[in-house]
Amino acid sequence: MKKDKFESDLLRGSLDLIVLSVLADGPQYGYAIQKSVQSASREKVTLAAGTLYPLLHRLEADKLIKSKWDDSTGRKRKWYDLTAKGRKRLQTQAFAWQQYADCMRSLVERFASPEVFNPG
Amino acid sequence: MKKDKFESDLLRGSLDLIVLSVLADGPQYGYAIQKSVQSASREKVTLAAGTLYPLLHRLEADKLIKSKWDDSTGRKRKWYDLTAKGRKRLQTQAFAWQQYADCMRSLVERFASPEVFNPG
DNA sequence: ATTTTATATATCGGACGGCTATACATAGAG
DNA sequence: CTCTATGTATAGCCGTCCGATATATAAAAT
Repeated sequence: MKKDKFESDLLRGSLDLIVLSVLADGPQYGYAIQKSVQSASREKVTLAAGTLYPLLHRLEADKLIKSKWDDSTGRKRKWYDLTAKGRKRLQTQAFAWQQYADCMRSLVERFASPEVFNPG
Repeated sequence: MKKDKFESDLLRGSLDLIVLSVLADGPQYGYAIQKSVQSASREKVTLAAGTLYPLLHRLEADKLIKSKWDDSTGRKRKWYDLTAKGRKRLQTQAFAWQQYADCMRSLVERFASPEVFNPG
């Protein structure tokens, strides 16, 4: 059984960048972030809750984002917002990612070809 | 201090693809693979020995590469070669990587800007 | 000659992040 | 009143990258 754990290892090291990027347009609470990432990636990236919340806690511990509970509405939601440090990190990490992607692309692009199914 | 090399978390999940790609041009032994990756990435990717050899063993266990010892010369070298399965994997994984990179790029490209040092 | 460096492969244990499973709680739809 | 979606959270598993360490030999430097 070929589980596609492939994806999760690719995600590693990029998820924090993704979360920072969706927060760049304004504060969001966890569950909304989950949905934003999902739709922004056209369902290609699905953040499990067990991934998202520890990730948010790490980002907050690093002071890249800050949180505030909102009990005013029916639902208790924890809103996250980028700090100045987080905004700067977003820039540098996005740039680093592009550098890395360019390097990778030059290494592997000549081998890329989609898996073609047998037309039968 | 700003590091020249890519973060290890960024590399994670891509290293097997990188190794498969440098083996696509013909058999190589471990140490040579290490140097090939280094030069092909313009020193941006440096595979530690403690990363490379377990990785090669995994790829071989998955039958993506096969190995053969060469004792004929002064140095004992273990040569690795792509299998048919490995060649196919290289194609699909390179393609998957591009898909992922395109997705990531669309998410983060508008935030990328190099870290500029204070001219003081 | 002897020491040092480069070559060459290997494994162990730590660190860390993503995932599954689990837990709890409430709003709204059927 | 039940089921689904919403909403946050943690424990434990697992895989991978890496530093440290081990071993061994060829080549270069002193």
